[in-house]
Amino acid sequence: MSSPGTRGARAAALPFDPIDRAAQTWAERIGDNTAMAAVTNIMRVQQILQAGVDEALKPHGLTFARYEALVLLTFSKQGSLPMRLMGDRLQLHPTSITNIVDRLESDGLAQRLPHPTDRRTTLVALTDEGRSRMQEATASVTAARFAVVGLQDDELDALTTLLTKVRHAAGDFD
Amino acid sequence: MSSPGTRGARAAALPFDPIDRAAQTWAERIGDNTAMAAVTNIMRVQQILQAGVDEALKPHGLTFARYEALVLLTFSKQGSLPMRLMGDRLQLHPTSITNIVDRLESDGLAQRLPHPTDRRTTLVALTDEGRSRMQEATASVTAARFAVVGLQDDELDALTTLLTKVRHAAGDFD
DNA sequence: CGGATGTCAGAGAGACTGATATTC
DNA sequence: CGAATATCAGTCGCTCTGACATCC
Repeated sequence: MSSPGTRGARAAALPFDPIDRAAQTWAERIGDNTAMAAVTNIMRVQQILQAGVDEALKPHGLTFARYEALVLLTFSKQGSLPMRLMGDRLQLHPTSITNIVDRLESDGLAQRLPHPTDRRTTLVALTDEGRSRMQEATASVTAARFAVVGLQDDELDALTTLLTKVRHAAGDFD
Repeated sequence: MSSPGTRGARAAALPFDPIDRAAQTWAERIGDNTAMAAVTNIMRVQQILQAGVDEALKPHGLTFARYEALVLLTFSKQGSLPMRLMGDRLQLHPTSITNIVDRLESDGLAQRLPHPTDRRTTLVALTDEGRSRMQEATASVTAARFAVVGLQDDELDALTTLLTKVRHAAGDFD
């Protein structure tokens, strides 16, 4: 893959909707633009949300990838998770998990533990500081990311339904 | 900002929806999960789409950022655009535009031209090869990205409407 | 042995900050 | 002079591939 950092998403607002304009040009020159407009909107909205989340996370010394890992660990039943499983859930390459856990560990937010029966696998558990850091960060993130959404509850539900349908069609889950 | 490469988005499908499960846990421990579920869905769907687009673009020797720049130039009236304006439209940092145009130029897809009246600004124009490369790439991208969406036209329209509302609320345009 | 797990080394694309030359 | 435009240098966080040691 490629695609790296989060786009700025903070340039001055344009006096028109560039996506809508592109969709019109697309329809004139290429053809059907219904799917193109939806896709472009998803990409752009994700940029906006990510920029907001990144900014909310920065004061807590976390990146989005590490925050996702903290949330995942918080949600685990036993309080710890094999690294391999973390990679599955977060859709990350094993080496990326190693990298993320390295940083969480050196920041004192998580620690590696040996698996009791399978010596190949390494368990990752939150420390007390990791747990509280996650809670503080979540407070900031919810305030920032949710304020930006601008939809009513029923609209949010509709959005979730449509996007879940997309993911299911894409084979994201069974 | 942070957030780097495109997530894999190609691990094996899970037998359940991890986002839905996280939303349930979130509701139990933190509170309202309506916005959280929508936001997480957007993030994940964007990952899936980006992975598909990246893969479709790879045979054409393009990254998503460079492809976006090609499309933008194709859509410009005069066939050329000041670099600054490209940065505004693509929501990219000036140095990122310099970087992208560098690569497009060294690949023979675009060229820098002096602005006729303002010698501070540099215009970027597509070459013939840039134009044809963009068309070839677009054929691959539309086939890949749109196939994945899995929604009917009216659902796509509904999705676009909701996401446009989000962007407008976020001040993305006036 | 074959498969799974995690790690290391190296490379890559992209975005940021800060400083700078040029031009309006 | 102050503002705008583009560039350069350096840094950063993240991901990937390939190779590897260990263990089931």
